[in-house]
Amino acid sequence: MQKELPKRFDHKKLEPLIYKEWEKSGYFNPDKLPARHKEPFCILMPPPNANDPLHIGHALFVSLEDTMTRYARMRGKKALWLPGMDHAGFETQIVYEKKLQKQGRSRLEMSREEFYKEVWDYTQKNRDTVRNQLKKLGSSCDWSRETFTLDAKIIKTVYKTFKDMHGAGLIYRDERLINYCVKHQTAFSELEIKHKEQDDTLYFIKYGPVEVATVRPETIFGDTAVAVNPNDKRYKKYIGKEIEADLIIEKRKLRVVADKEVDPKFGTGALKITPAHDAADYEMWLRHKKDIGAPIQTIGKDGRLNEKTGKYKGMKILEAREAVAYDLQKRGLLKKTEAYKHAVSVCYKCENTIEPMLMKQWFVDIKPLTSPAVDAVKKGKIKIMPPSQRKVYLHWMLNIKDWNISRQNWWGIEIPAWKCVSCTSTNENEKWIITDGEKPEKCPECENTKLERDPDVFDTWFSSGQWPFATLDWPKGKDFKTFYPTDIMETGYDILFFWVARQIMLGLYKTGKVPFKTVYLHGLVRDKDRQKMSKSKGNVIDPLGTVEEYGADALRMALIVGNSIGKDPVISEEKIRGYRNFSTKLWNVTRFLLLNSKDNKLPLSPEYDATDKKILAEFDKTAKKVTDFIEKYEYWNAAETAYHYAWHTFADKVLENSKSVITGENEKNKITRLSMLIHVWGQTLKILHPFAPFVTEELYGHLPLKNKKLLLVEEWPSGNAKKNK
RNA sequence: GGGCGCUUAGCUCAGUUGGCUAGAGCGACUCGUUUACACCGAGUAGGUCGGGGGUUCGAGCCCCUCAGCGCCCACCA
Repeated sequence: MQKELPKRFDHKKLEPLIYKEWEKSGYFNPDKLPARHKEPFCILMPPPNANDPLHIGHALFVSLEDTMTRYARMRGKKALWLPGMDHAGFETQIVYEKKLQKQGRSRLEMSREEFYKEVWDYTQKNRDTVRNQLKKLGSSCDWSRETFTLDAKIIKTVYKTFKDMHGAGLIYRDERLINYCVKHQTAFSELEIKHKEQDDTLYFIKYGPVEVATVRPETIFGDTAVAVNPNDKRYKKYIGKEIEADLIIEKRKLRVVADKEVDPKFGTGALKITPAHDAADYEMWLRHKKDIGAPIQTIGKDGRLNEKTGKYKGMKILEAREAVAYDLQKRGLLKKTEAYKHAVSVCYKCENTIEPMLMKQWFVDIKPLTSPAVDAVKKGKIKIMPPSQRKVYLHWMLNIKDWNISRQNWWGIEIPAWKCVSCTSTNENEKWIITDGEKPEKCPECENTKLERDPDVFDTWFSSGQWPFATLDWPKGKDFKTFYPTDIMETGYDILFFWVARQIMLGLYKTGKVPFKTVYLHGLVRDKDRQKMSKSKGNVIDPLGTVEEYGADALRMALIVGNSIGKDPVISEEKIRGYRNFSTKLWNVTRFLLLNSKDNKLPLSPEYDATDKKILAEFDKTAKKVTDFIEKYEYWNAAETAYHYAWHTFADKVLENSKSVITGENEKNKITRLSMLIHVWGQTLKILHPFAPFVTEELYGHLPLKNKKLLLVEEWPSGNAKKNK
């Protein structure tokens, strides 16, 4: 006997109960699914950072990935959506240092161990929060497999990869000019720097017999040469000769070299070379190494001028710039200045100017990894969606640079490399011992036991790049054999290079197989005025607050419908409210059917008439359409089609037109029609379930149907749709 | 400087190999308290598909060109 439904879906009360029921069923775990679920299907959740609650972007990936997973599960797949959380190395360190600062504390007053312990506890607390939030959004992921990026098995895999790649010559240590943020005091890869237009001053300085132009007069103490264009008549006579320049603190002899990269039309056409503090100059130095002096480092990691700068020692960069310019002018060396607008590299996090710094770091020799990664995409082993991003990926791969994986942070996976103090006599002949993570007892060559661990940690993306095979227990785990390669990598296009590309390269390198077959890249969530959401603009939509007010289904529908791939999704409260109304509609349709069927014996063996058959056929057509859209990854169209059918076809037309039959005198017709309607409605709830799981599950539970299961594992009404390929 | 993309109703967007009287949601307007639902129903208005040119029997969809917008990449001091 069905109880009469209230007028509305009480999402606050019911959603948690429904989620509990799903969890109790065990079906989130592919190993516990009924026997019909055979063919494996797997999505790895992009692990949210365990340093902050979820934001709307997370809700977007949950909506998409949960939809994908639920569809696959209903379709009879052995579906695994593996959840994870990210320690998020550098990001978390910044977050936690800010917290410390608010408490009047600082990392620098703590030992590395104390700091690590505190951040560990902090991330574990956040993991609980994030896990609960993911549940509130309806995530049907297998919690028994939840993985943290610092779990022992992940670290073990990362160490092994590092050691193997080092052994294969794919990882090397070298001193190079790297991107260094003076504020965060760490190196970055190319991807963590941005370019920003900036207004600067171009200083024209008398430089012995010539004149040079620079925006950074404070670096003159590190000058080792002058470069001119080989075809520049003005300077031809100096090429190969030495000139003497007044560098304030000393007079220095500098070789003039010819390099075609020098633009004779820019500035004076003569360029001072400061290889230790300018990327272009460094490249120039590499080309003329044998002719010109070695780089002279004159700025320290603290962003202040060092002992090689005489009286300027201790000054900050900008301070020194003014002081040097002033002194140059006093000596009559500053000829003129010009306003100059150009792009400078800045830290992606704090937007401070990146200071190029000569440092020894671990690098991945990336080129050998790119050709398999390019082939996999070109040959269709990996399909990247939208197609425009495929082009971006291929283009990036062509212009890729060696990857600096060393970071001067405390929070992260420590690099398993030890330096033998006795074998290492100079900066040039460092002797490193790489292990699986354990500290080596002694140096294998000199047997000395005095070993120093590299204090650096890995770039977080080096470890997350190994996520697919690490989480699935490569090489021998059961999950690896069952679920690798995974089916879909669903994530934001903003981490195409950071994460997706690296997963492809490292996955192919380690396992010989692609880590996933399809890449689905969603956009950045915008507000209704197409603005990026940010706390300072005050236009953020808090996903959990929205779930409280309108229900998870409403939020999920709003994030999926109308948001085609390749465009930044737009969401607004009005839109969410609209889909909350949709939940109510579904609720009331069910209510109406139940009110009318409570005194009738249902279902009957159906003898459908022409009208019934037409209704059934129309549903089949809809189900087929929805299925085809999903198979083409067009979730926005699939959801809209199902939505439109439920509301504007089934409720507005089918149900309205059936009222006369239902209230009519003919008992048999009445019962036939009702059982048909209830059947079709049950099917409708099925095609809506991946998008709006909670309300559909609840309502399905109330329908008087035979052999019902949880909607979660009901069979997808495929219509005549094409089978997934 | 290089690359990618966008421009369709007031707003946000669909429109996949060229064949439609160009659609949806929200918004606007007009009616409407009928055995579910006002978080509702019935209906109406609203578009020279950014401009120009071309291919074609036929173009929102293909080609050329112009304009505007956005994103990514990038060592010219």
